[in-house]
Amino acid sequence: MPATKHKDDARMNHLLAALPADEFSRLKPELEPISLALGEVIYESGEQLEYIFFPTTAIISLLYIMENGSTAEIGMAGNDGLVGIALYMGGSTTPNRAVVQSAGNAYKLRSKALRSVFDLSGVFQKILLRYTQSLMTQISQTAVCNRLHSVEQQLCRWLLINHDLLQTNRLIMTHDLIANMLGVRREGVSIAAGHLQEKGLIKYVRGTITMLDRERLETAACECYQVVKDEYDRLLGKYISKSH
Amino acid sequence: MPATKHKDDARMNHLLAALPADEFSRLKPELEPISLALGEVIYESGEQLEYIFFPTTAIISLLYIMENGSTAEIGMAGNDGLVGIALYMGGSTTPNRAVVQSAGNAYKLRSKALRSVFDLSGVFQKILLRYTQSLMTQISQTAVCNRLHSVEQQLCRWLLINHDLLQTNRLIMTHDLIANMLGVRREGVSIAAGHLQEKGLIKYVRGTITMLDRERLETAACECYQVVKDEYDRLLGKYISKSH
DNA sequence: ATCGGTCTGTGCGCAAACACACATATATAA
DNA sequence: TTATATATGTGTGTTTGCGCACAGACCGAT
Repeated sequence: MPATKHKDDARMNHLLAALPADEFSRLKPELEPISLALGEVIYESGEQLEYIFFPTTAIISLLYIMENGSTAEIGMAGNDGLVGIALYMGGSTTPNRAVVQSAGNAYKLRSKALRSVFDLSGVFQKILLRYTQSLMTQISQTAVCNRLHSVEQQLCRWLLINHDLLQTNRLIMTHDLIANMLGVRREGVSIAAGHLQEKGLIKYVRGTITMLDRERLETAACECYQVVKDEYDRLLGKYISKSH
Repeated sequence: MPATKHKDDARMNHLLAALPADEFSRLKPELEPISLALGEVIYESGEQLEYIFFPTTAIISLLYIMENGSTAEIGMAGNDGLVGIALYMGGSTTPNRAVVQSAGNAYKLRSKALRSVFDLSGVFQKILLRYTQSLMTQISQTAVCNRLHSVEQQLCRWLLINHDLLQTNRLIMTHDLIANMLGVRREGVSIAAGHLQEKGLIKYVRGTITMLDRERLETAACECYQVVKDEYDRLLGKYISKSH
């Protein structure tokens, strides 16, 4: 995995090219050229980032890796973008792996250099950005979940999220509405809900669902639920009272 | 659709509760209580946002609506979060609908009040945030696409994205690697790729794929490709040279 | 009490994608 | 050149989810 230098123009990256001359010239001495080999891991899930990357010719893939090893791409960045959002959003890491999908070049910028530019004055801004990052995790996990998990698992996850947001076990919601949320057929929800009811995890009648056994709902759900929840706590836990 | 007032404590929203007393008291006079009815549309896809919402008891669902009318949820926000990220990320809108999934209360904050707090000094920060929003669209669309579209459609989309990022028609990539990206089986990719080759859209041999007919690839892809591309242009086009 | 609308259960056939198995073809290195 | 690893083609059987159709159950309004 050679990480050699190169001589691309940093302005081959569209985002860097968009900077006014003065901002770019301030940044330029901090930009280090780097060559990226196919398959090289830019960062690992949960790993502290040291650099943000601006590809010039390389393409980098953002992947989620399931506990069982299967993978799914949630995003891709080339010279149209950058890799390492977590550095300025405040989270420092994400639960994803970034891997070089097409060998090529990039420029990297040390986090310290970035933070001096991205100096947020108030707690409010910090929280907004951290929440945004946590929402990105939620969306990413929805993407992965849609690809790899059954309707029943997704229904469990969806019920758990609702249980977290509502104070009550009782949820006013028809199968049909849930189907619209999950992007599946109403019948599919009815069947999955029927299973969960048989097993005693929930019960429901005509537009009302009652969660009976939260613990077993969690085991019946896929890992996605917990990933999102943990990431929310990691990003915002220090700001939010311990109570939750 | 009544939008009446209420008397919830704004601090029932965890993000508002996280603010230090001085920041919160500055914000407080700007926070307007509002009651949200089930099914109420907070904002429509592409609609300019006027307010950011902090739910206290309501739950709001972020949906993508396909051209054919089918829907899929990409995220959910309750008292753990907020709705209207695009306002401070710089995009003003998103290609999603936000709809009340569980009736309840929220506080809304006018965009003007928010912008005065979220004052970014340089172009660099603006671009970083706008890019982040465009990446969110990409991830969202991946979620939707995973739910609703065939492997073949997704393969087309994936090839088109690569074609945009690479300068060339020639892509060094095995079916197996693509399968890992799309989160499907290798055989599934082989079959889809076989179809596209039969139709003359691509051709491939052992680790190299050549795109032959970009136009027809676009029609064979789902709408997701274009949605993401348009949103990128909308968010960053004004910064990036017209050339692309 | 009755009617009409809504919600849920169920059955059927079908298509997409899966898992597994194995054949064939092609590049790379010994 | 040959051996080996890798890439792709193909077959079988299974599962999941879809589309459609309709039945029964329940609710609210007249």
